[in-house]
Amino acid sequence: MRKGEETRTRILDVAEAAVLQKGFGGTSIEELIAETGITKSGFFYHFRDKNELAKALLNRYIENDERIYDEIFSRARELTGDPLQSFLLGLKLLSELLSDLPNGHPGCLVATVCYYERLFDREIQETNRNAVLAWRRRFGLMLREIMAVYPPREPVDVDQLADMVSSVLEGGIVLSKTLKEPNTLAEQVLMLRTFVKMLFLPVVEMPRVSGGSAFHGSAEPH
Amino acid sequence: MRKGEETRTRILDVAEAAVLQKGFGGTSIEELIAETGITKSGFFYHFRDKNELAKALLNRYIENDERIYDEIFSRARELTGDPLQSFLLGLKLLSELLSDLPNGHPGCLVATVCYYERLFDREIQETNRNAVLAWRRRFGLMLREIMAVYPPREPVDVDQLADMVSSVLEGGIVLSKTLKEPNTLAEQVLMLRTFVKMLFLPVVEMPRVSGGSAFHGSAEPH
DNA sequence: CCCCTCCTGTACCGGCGGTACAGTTTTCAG
DNA sequence: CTGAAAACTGTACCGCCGGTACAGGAGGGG
Repeated sequence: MRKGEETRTRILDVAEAAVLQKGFGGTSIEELIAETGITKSGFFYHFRDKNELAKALLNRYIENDERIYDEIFSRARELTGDPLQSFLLGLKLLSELLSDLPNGHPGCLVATVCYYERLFDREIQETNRNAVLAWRRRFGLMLREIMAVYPPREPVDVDQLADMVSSVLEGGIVLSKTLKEPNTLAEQVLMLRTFVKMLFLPVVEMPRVSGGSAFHGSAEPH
Repeated sequence: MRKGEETRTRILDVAEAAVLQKGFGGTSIEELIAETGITKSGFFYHFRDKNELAKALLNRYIENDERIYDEIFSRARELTGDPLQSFLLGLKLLSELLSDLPNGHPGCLVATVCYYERLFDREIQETNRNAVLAWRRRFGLMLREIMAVYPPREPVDVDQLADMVSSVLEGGIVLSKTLKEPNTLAEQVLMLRTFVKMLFLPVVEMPRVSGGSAFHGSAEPH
């Protein structure tokens, strides 16, 4: 039946917004059913308990998150064949997407769950862990492609560099939310972009005669 | 009286550990008094309500946090006069301190409060905001000193770069906790160190004849 | 000795998560 | 159109928790 799915989605929508603002412990089921316009029995028809709500919420969030990254980086990939340029472009697109959010980033459920670990069962913690590992794999894959072509200026561990992307995003969200400066997150992503650019793009020798900024679309493979 | 302060501190200790594991909403006063060995009345003698507990908790956490950064970076400052080298050394010391934590970083209360905004009054949100701004000021000050001597290889905004330190720390904590990899946080700090090093340290021309890694303790002032 | 700090004990309130279960409406397949 | 399953509503109840109120007690310092 489709009506059920629709109600379920509405509950999840309301719950997600509430949880990102007040945490799981701060979000009451009563308030969710009030805003959704459903009864308590109706709520428990869809979710056995709060833990199952959290599970559904987190899974949906992660899926959506993955979808967004897929879109952004595949779009970037279409625009340029070079792995470094497409990664840099992806970060640019990501920062634009983030700065286009009208009220800033609402918060990351992965971080919320992280700061709530003891309230949930192992399954949900494992889901969360896998989400972060998926980020590591995703960015790690792209970075390995880059490193196959561009030797990094400094020796770096690929996984650690991949984690840096996640770190800056998660940290940027915290900063942005706390400071109430929606743009901080986007700026942090661009700062990360500068880092990646500096790490892989060969040193541009100051041109002696001809001006203009040299744009290296390709460089010597190693 | 000193006995009162002692009990208060004990409550705060227990509360801090609990809040970092379960969030504010997930931490019950009853569990705090059980673990502290105090009665409910005793608890409410020290704190009017949960909000005031949160306020005391956050203030104490921030003070301690500031103290740690003061120590680390003043120690680094004593060891070298160069602003860049002392900053890089500070990050090194910080990463060592973080990797020495036996069970990994327990979590940042600033982030916890950030993901709980709506549950607290404006005062506590303002306190949180100011804590992040203090970080920005602290790291910004050091970075400005660096930039007065070392021209950055890429144009960067000082405040954004200062925020990068906070971002990586906050994000690293989330990753470390979620992955249950205590060392990830320390690695992220070192990765940030690489970024700063690369940004400010002049390009090392590959030595044609003599080997060994050239370590630039000083460079030309701009 | 008294007062102030630092609690304990008891009783109570309302909100919330959760359970149980009976009954009703909606939806869709046959 | 029908019937059964899906998608709810309504009601009653439990125990935990945050919070309030207030009386009283131990213990130390002036």
